Amino acid sequence: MVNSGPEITASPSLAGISIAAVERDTGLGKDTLRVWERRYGFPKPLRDACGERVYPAEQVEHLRLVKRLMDQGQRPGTLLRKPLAALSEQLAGSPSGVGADDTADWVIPLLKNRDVDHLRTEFAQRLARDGLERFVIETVPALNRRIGDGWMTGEIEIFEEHLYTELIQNQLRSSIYALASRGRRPHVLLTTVKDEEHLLGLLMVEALLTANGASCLSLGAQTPVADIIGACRGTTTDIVAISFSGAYPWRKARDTLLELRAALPERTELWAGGAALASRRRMVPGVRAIDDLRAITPALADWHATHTSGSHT
Amino acid sequence: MVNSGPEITASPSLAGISIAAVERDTGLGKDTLRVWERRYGFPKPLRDACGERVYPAEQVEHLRLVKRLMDQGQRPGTLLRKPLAALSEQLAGSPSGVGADDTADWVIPLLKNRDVDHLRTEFAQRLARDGLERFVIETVPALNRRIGDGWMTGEIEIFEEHLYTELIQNQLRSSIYALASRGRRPHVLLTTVKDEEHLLGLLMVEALLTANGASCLSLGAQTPVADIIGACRGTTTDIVAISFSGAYPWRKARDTLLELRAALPERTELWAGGAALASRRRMVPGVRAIDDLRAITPALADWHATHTSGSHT
DNA sequence: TAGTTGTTTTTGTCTAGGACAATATGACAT
DNA sequence: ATGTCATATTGTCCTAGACAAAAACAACTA
Repeated sequence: MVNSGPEITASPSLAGISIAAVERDTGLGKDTLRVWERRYGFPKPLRDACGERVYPAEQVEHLRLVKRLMDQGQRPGTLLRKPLAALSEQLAGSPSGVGADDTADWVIPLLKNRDVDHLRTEFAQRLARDGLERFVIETVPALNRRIGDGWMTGEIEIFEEHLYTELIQNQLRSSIYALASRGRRPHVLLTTVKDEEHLLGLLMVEALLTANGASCLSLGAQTPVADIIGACRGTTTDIVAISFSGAYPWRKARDTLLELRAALPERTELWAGGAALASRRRMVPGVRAIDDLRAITPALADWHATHTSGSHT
Repeated sequence: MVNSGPEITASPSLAGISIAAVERDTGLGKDTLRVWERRYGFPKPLRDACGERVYPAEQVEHLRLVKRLMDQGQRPGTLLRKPLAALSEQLAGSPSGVGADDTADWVIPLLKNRDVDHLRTEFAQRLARDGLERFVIETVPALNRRIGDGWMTGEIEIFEEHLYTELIQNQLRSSIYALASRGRRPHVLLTTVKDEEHLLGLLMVEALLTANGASCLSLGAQTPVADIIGACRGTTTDIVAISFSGAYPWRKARDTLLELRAALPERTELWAGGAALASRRRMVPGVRAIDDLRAITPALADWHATHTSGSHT
């Protein structure tokens, strides 16, 4: 058991943190961490008196960098054999890093100062000025990128990222609630297959849909296919929208979509979005690909066009 | 690897599910499941062609029951040696089961029918009728109990519980947002140390506080102590409120509180709540125990009393 | 050229039993 | 009633081997 949260106790944190804490902080599984050590020689944690791994902060940082590059599609075997310096360079030249996206820089000092009230005001004002649609499509993604980069470079701490997520989610939720028009069509069921960190993305989609007059039900993340089908049965769901994270294997995504398409009634549309599908040229028949937030509004317009004439004739 | 999500694919789910899926569904760690099998002979999963564990649905149900009773303070060693029938009896006689709490029965059929609109309306109406305070203190806990029991007995599915949580959280969030009065004192920082499933509880507390004129900042779950301290530095936080889940060891909770008390400025109050502290007779000096939702309003009143006179003299 | 299929390499997760520290329990002293 | 100690329970960590799923690459169609 050792110490399920060494960051709780003050003293041992100087030396390093336990494998469980690394799992929580980096998102890399315990088994994975051990097998990397065996295969690639990194990470190479110290050991405490009882032989248990103790990861110095430096290695945890390195792991974070690796994770970040893996999320961009790089492979562990390649990354773990390179020295730290080479990795930092790679990140600098990476798609997320290129944008001279100074537009979102203002958020950093506010976060560092824990200026919650100011942040809330700033979000609300920008939303009011630009409108929900532009806010979701431009501002929020820019902020997300800026925060992600800041976290990587150590500019901001994990906690500050949490704080940002919390505040921006609240802003979106309240906007959605204010706009929600119960009962209006289409009824959209929103969900994700792969877990975590995409809740914000889902919320962004929900905001766009709601702003365009749809009424949404978000099931959150991790909904099994059987439950999605179950949720539609006996209800008037018009569209099922699923988001696949970038890391989600294409083949599985395709199978999931095929299964869903077969199980859902024909009149229920199926929309698929997320990074996993962005590069795909051909989509599963009967499924609409939403490869960009901008694609949502036209897709909804199409639905309306089809269904106002369709239900009339 | 077998099948990281056997519930996704249709066919193999007939036989059973993988250890990873059981971990996700029951919350019991993989290591724990294996060591129980070794020590107590239960669970005793089948094996697939490659020797990997395959848990039949029946055993997963049994495990859920065990988990439920453990959450009530029972010990694994005792529970795992008893037959299934004995466990079901125990649950029937347990505190959660006793209440002839028919008041919340209405929620079940609505959930079974996926009658989302009706559920939303019902929540909103009851909230308007009883007021936020009574809604949070009476209605929501009754609903939670009813849902928990329904889940245990198989009356409702996991997905329906998710749906309930989603809807009730949305209701609370929008109420909080409507009431939020930025800048009013006291400023309360809300968080949890142990993860998941207590977000709803935290939201309930936030609702009560906001209803009584406090302005809250919820950091969500899993905030490390260092971050809590960091979050207070440089801000005008008047109260830090932490919730400890029932399973959280008392000793650790005490240490955490001691550490926080020492690190926070004296003028910042420290409130601790949650099942882990409910039975404790003595609290850490300088920490206020909130052992019931009802205790929140008087505690806030006390703060106001202290601080209006205190800041004057 | 674009898409499907088959082959090889990479990679994450599983398995086994042993170990041990953190917790709960119960007896005792204050 | 509350604190301290011994004892029992229990979750997590350890090692090292194995193998299926996924990615990358190659070959084959339309």
